[in-house]
Amino acid sequence: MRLTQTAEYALRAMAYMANLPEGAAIRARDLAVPTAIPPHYLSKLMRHLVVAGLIHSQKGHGGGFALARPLDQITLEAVLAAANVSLVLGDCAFGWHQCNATKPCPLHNAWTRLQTATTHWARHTTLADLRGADLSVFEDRMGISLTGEVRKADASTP
Amino acid sequence: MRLTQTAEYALRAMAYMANLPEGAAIRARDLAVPTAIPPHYLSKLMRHLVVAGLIHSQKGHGGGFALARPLDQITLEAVLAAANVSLVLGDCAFGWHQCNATKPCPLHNAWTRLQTATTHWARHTTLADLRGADLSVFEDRMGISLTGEVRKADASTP
DNA sequence: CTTTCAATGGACGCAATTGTCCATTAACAT
DNA sequence: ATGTTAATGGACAATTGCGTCCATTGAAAG
Repeated sequence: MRLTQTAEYALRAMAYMANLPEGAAIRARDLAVPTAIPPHYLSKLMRHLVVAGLIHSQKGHGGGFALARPLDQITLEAVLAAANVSLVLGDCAFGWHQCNATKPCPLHNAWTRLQTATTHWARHTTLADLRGADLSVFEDRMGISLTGEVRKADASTP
Repeated sequence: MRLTQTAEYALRAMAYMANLPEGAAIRARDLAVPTAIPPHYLSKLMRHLVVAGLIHSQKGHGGGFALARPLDQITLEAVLAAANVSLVLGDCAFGWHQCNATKPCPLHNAWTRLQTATTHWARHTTLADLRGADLSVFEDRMGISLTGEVRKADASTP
């Protein structure tokens, strides 16, 4: 189990997108600013989220990224998995091949408890749970204006 | 929050020592084998545990490491802290300066839930909870004999 | 068709973590 | 005193994670 920097970035990016208007698309660099993620690094990360099927990507003029599913159908577990982060360290903290309840390693029970808690959290928390903070909060904190840069994916651009 | 490799090593080492006979001492290299921790790396790690006051160290002939406190007075939180591992990632997953319940970042609530669960686990799990698996389990798994190498710290060597 | 825009992919540099080696120091035994 | 033992500490190498740069591809606009 390892919550890396990349994992945190992935959660930030998806949490931000969860607070965009329904079906809205956003460019990587517009997403990088309010989430304080290094732009080029974010691009790589977004690709992972795309191949995992969590978001869609659109190239060229008017392109960007948009969520591929309803908010309540994207779990944090899926997001972390897409970022190559596993909350599961392995079968056993001691690296034993067969470590079960009948013949446990010293850490088995304690490890299982933590494992259960974190897995439950990741599996039952969805992007729908990350809503509520409207984007003005971001503007307040980062000192930028986002409204002009958030565009509808299928919106007719005047 | 980051459960690193080093953190896992620290937990392994302490979990193993928790299953030694009361007050027993063990050499670093004898500890390295059954826990599958790189010997030299373990030595460094043990030093951290010493300065944190969790274990005692004895140099020279008949020396080794022994727990410095009763099992139920050594929490996993203390072990992880000694290994320079903090379960707390920061005040806010978004890196905001002021992120609280009234003006939360999108991840605030979800993040707090995970934080609470892991902290509670680390704080309320002690080495006493890691007992039960006797050392024969280690021998079975690793294919080694430990009995001859585990010695009492104050035992009179014949 | 040409231009512009934004994602994509590969290569590379940097930093932290992890892992190894060796000389030194301290304690015990003979 | 001398030798053996084991922790200590510093230096160093390897690996991994993090971050940047730039050329390419695909798509929309003119």
